[in-house]
Amino acid sequence: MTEHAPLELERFLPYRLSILSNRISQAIARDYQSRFDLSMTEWRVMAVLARFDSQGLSASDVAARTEMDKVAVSRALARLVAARRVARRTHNGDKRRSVLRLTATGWKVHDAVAPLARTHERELLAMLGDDERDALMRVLDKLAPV
Amino acid sequence: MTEHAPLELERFLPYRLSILSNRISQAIARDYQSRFDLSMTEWRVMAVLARFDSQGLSASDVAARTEMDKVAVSRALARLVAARRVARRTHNGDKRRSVLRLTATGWKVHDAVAPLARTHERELLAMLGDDERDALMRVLDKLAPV
DNA sequence: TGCTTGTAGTTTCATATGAAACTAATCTTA
DNA sequence: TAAGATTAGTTTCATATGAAACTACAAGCA
Repeated sequence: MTEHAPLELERFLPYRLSILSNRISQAIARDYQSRFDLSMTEWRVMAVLARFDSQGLSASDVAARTEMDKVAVSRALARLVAARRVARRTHNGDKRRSVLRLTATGWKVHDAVAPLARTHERELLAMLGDDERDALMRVLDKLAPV
Repeated sequence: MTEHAPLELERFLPYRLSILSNRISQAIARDYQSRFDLSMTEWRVMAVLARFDSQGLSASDVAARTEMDKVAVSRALARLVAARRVARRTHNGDKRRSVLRLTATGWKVHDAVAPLARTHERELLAMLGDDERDALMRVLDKLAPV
């Protein structure tokens, strides 16, 4: 008789991680989308621009910081600029580079979304014990260091 | 002075989980793709068909077991059937339902891919300590119960 | 029976995504 | 300093995805 040793998908780590991550991301994305007409990628761009505001980031700085590819960043920025949430200027002395800042409107959105994001995270972490939370953070540090 | 409290994306749990999951899935997907012309969704369908082989699953059984939506399953099956990796018959007594089985070819692919999948998982887990591994599994059980 | 409602699966359509080609500007070096 | 190589960013093209419409069949019920 032949032995096929099928995989138990529901215990397979990569599968479970992808289920978990998709559930969380989609729940959050739906929320941002419906409340602010803001996609996950747009929010990530805004979060980075907010955090490094003083530095006048370029699109490729944003791509590096968000781990998104430059096409995704370019498209997110196109929408954010059209919505006047981000101002795009040209770099002094390097006309290829853009210099990106949140506008006042952009900051308003940011200041509404950021607490919402924190709440989502808190709700997740509340389901875990302290020890599990710590272990999870260590796991993330080891498997996907920043 | 205004306080904007920007989010530190690189410490934000949903973001980190999505980075980790995408990295792992993409690495594995690239591997299956290049070696077997098999997408991640196709592999998941095959894994479920292998596991519940005796039960003559239908497409919606597969959708339920894989947590994929029925459109994705339908398309994966179309490709798998075209490649003669899966045989599709019609259910006796309910002509809407399909009855799906791996073909001999399908089993060959399965038997090559399954150990590969296990290896990927082992390599991941090898980066963690026993305690971290246990905690990770508990976290997954709590946050994304099967 | 025949009508309504429900279910399995596929197709359509609109959007998302990424690789590669492209444009424009800058840098390198002979 | 002019040609070739690099870099920033956009566009194109091919594929992936999901919601909703659609087709075919089945079940419930008058």
